[in-house]
Amino acid sequence: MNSINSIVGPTASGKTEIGVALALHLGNAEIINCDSVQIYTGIQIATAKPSTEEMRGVPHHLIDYVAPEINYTAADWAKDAAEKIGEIEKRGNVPILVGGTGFYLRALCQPFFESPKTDEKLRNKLTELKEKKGAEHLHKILQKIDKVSADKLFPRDYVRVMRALEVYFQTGNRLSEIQPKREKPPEFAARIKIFALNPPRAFLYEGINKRAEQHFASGLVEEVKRLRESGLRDDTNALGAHGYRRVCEYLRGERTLESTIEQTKQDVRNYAKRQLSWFRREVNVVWLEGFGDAKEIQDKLFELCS
RNA sequence: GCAAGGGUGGUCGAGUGGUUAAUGGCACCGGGCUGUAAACCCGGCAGACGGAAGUCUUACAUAGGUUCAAAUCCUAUCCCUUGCA
Repeated sequence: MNSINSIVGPTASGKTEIGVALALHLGNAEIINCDSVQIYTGIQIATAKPSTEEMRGVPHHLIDYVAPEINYTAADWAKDAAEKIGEIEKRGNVPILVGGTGFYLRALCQPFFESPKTDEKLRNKLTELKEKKGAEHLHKILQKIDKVSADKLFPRDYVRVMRALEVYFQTGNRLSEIQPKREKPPEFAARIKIFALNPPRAFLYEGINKRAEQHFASGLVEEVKRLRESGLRDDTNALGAHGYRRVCEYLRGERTLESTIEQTKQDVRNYAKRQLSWFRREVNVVWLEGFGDAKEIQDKLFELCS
């Protein structure tokens, strides 16, 4: 069986360009988006979704297909992506995974344990409790019901603490006991090859800053205003995305426009670094030391994929 | 020119004679991540050597001085801000 290539790397490293270039090089390839924000419809300007021109005729999947008020998850994506891989290969084409959400890719290769969907009501309740009594309080509760999980987590890491609590309250099982029971990886998992872009840090940051400026110049604030007026809530995943989150704060009167732009740049820079951290830990990654739109990097990738 | 306040590590900003290589925030660097992941969290951060305990060097505008001891007190110089001219 053919290998499935995936292009990862920090934001603004040129994944879109090199992904499309590889697809065209291979001839019969289709791209599956692996980015947790580009899946949403409605949010547009600050998401770096490829335009029709940038797609250059290459079919793209899992882009712009989830309503922004929905909180989509890694497990949802893994399921959808697995399905797409099947469909694409069935028609004799080659799937290419492109995107910077390492967690999604891992969810695809190493599926999670069986678990019910998020119970929004329960989550809201826990969130409220956290607001009122603090993250440490939730951690104390977890210590009582699942000490093993609690000991592995920092008290302030309320997202994971909440998840452990949710699992217990929804299923009656301790996370520490069911977490090791992963589902079997799908057949194609072993065929996935990861290529990671790693441009020089200073240039990457420069690009990130410039791109953020462009987003604001292209009417990001207006876009967020419209979305909020249409009823989209600030606490959705979609409006929590880079750019959107800070503009919401601005529109709520919590910061100046200048600080909104600067904070957005910083958010994205910090994010890029965390992405790199993630991919460094991933085994079997082939690193491409440069931007994805560089000819020599693309040629190197073609060589490695042939 | 006079008066007042001030110049601290990449940056903002504490410290006002002795556990001070100097609180804290941010940048920046490194790390973690099992259904929120563009989320959430942890660590490092003067330099050199060391695995570490630690050792050494250079540091609070500049140059001197007082003191057992100075970022902190004194003198001079340079620069900045504000008020009066």
